[in-house]
Amino acid sequence: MVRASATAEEPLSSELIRAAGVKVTRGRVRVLDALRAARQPLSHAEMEALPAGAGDAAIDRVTLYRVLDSLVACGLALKAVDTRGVFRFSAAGAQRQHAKHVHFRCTGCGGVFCLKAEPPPPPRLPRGFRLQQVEFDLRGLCAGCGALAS
Amino acid sequence: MVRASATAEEPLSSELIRAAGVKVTRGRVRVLDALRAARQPLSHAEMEALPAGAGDAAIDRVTLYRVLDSLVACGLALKAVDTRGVFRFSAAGAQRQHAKHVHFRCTGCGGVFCLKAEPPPPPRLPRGFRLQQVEFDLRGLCAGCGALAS
DNA sequence: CCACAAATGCAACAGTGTTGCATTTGCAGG
DNA sequence: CCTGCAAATGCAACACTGTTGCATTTGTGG
Repeated sequence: MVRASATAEEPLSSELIRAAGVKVTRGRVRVLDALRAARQPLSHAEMEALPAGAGDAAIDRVTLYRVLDSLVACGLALKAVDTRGVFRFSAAGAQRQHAKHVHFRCTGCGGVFCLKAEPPPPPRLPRGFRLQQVEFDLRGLCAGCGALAS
Repeated sequence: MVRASATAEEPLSSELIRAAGVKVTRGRVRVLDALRAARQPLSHAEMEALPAGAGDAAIDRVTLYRVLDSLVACGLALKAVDTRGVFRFSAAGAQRQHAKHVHFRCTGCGGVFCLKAEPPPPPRLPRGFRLQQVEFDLRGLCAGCGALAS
């Protein structure tokens, strides 16, 4: 069954795209669906490989880059760099749940743990600087890796 | 005038390299000198372009990668990823002076700016976790890139 | 001074991201 | 329902970043 619309908590990707003021295309809907379904930010390579079960052909590599750029430009997706230097994208709503706490990155296993603490308020910026994102990351060994190393 | 040795506060790069237990080569000395002289982490491309005034020929691209890897492997340099996804290297001692303040990473030009503010104290960690490093990064547009974008 | 392991230089390659251009498509307006 | 146009797509080619293999050179301990 295909719903023609959706609840306020879970709007259809196509509606989000339309509301953002850009054209609703199959590519954009598919990509935004994938980003919203993913529990972690996705790389371009990971998304290129998604057959998505839909009968559609795979998305062109360049088109995927441009779709992602457009989603970022209209605020529906976020772009970040992982530790290997590869861009990763996430749905804009997804990080809201991660914005309010601190992350601990284990240098041993590479795992990311969410801590309860809130990130502290940012300091004053020099004139002309525009803040977009605050990242408070702790690095170290998690309980498991610490036990192994000792 | 060329000093044959140096003070304890400012050891020669060649001595640091020798002390690290790896061969002292012209490439390593030049690169470590550049890293120690730089006020910001340098990208591979930036270092490749350094004529350094010395009469030496430019360093081979691959050799530069390997020199950097070796400096990182023996603890004399640090490797990080900037917001554009390119690796940046810094002398290992340099980050000690960076540990006590906050960084602003420009998502436009990839530049890193040091702010005056101190990083806030880390929150309590779960049992067994060991803290090694605290990173408080702000992301956004620097004054230059902000002016271009507007 | 010599030998050997480490480091270098060169060529070729892989992955990631971008640009130009012709064609297709979403969407608004008749 | 058509039609036009700007936006989006697909394709080819390119640029940049980083890596691997291999022959040659060089630093260093003996």
